Amino acid sequence: MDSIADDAGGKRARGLDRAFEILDFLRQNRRALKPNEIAAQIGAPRSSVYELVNLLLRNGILEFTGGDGRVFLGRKLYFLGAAYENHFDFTRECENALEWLAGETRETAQFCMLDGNKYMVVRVKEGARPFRIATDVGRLIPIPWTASGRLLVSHLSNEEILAFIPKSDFRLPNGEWLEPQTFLAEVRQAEKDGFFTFNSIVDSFTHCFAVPLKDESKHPVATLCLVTPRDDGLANRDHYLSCLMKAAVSLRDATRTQPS
Amino acid sequence: MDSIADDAGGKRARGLDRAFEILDFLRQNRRALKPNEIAAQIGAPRSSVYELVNLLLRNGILEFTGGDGRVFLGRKLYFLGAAYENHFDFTRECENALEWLAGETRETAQFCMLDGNKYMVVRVKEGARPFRIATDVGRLIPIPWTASGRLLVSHLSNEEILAFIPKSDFRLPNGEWLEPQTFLAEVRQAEKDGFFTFNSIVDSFTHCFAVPLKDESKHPVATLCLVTPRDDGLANRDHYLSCLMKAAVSLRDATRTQPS
DNA sequence: ATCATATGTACATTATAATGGACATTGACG
DNA sequence: CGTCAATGTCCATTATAATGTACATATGAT
Repeated sequence: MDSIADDAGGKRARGLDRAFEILDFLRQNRRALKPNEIAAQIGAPRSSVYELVNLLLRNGILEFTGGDGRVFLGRKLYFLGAAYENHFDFTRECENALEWLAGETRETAQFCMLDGNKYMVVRVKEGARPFRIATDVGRLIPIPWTASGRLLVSHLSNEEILAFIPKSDFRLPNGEWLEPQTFLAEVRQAEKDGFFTFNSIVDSFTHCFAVPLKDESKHPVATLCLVTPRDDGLANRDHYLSCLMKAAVSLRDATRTQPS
Repeated sequence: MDSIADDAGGKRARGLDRAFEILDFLRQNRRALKPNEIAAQIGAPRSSVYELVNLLLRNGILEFTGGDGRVFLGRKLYFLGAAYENHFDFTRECENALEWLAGETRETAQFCMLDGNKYMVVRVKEGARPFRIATDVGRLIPIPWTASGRLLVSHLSNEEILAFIPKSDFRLPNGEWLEPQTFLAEVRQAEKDGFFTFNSIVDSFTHCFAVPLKDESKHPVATLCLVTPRDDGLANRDHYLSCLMKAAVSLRDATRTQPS
């Protein structure tokens, strides 16, 4: 009942929450929208959305773009994001690690994190294969659908995990139901191993590898992954895993917060 | 009386404005701060700041970091900024242009924009000189202090410019007073020429070159600049200018919004 | 010990922000 | 033409958010 937003029943929503709901909605749609569309799709009062959008426009958080009064995320957000990136300076090292991984394995390498209670690919370096496996940076995916998901919640207790992940996210895209207990067992195993690999459950031809990146308090904050064709993944399993481990170690220091 | 925030007299500030004031303040300080410090330094009621900070923490807009209850910009902002960057996909091209400029001239090349009513270096590529001229990415500088400043306000009328730029920004760092009329004349000349160059008025040893990048409605949205030692700048003036022009043309398409 | 300062929490008050309409405009479509 | 849906603006109402204040605790100086 926290993280994103809770559209409970009859209470008024707070402006700030609504505002960030709007921003997140635009991010996920990845295109400019009219205030009216936004209001309709997030189920908020039109008058409220218009008011907030105007407020955000005045602050440069949103910008008119695409014509017809459509708005999208604004320059100010880019500046703020850049400041974050600059402070927690993992980007350069991360890019290097992905580069090295993709070069070493010729597979698609990814840097992934949680966004709220969803999994998200933050950065990707495509492999050098003729048929590359594409992934969408920034798209939100249910945690149980991914190998990384097993690692990214491993600091939570079983109860916390079940409370954290929406029940419906255990329904796989093919309609099958992933038993939460199965998922929890895999989380615990992954936590013990320090990695997780499996034949992807969202398609029939990929194998996924993931290793965690932990912060100073040993909480997983991100993962490095490889997405490979199944046969390659199985054939090179040991090599790929050791590559991931090596990359993770090289990133360990970079992901840390530098105090003061 | 818009853009950033107006700490007028006795009215209550709006939460959203206050919130983004906090975010901007953190960005400019470039380090984690305690809510108490923030409140003191931006002149806001402590109780309000605590409330907002907690709200922002819950949304991932702010994060605890640095210990002692200090907070800094959060991961969510990075995601939002990345979405902006991805949508207005100028970054890759921009990086290329700066790379090329720095290589061609061996001088420091910059990509600059306005942030509210201040000038800001967004990206920089240091030149290959033994003594490089350093600049701070993200620091806010009064518009009249910079060559780019002449270009970035050129779409405004004289009256609008004077209303837009705080009076105190015409006071140069050495204490001298830059006559606004002089500045306006330079703006109009720069607009006509399509570039602006001068011996920097913030130090005694650099020469600056700037050319505008315009959007589809011919408004300048950014500049490309070179910062050079004075003698080099004067000696290579024509070459440097033509490089900048060339780079600007190559970026022209990339900075445009791609509709739908 | 005594005082001052920095820091976080709790709560009542009241200015106001979020909301639900009403209203106006436009364009598509029969 | 009339009708409907989409879009934007305006405004009164009331739930609540922003604030001031008091309180609690640590820390350090005197």
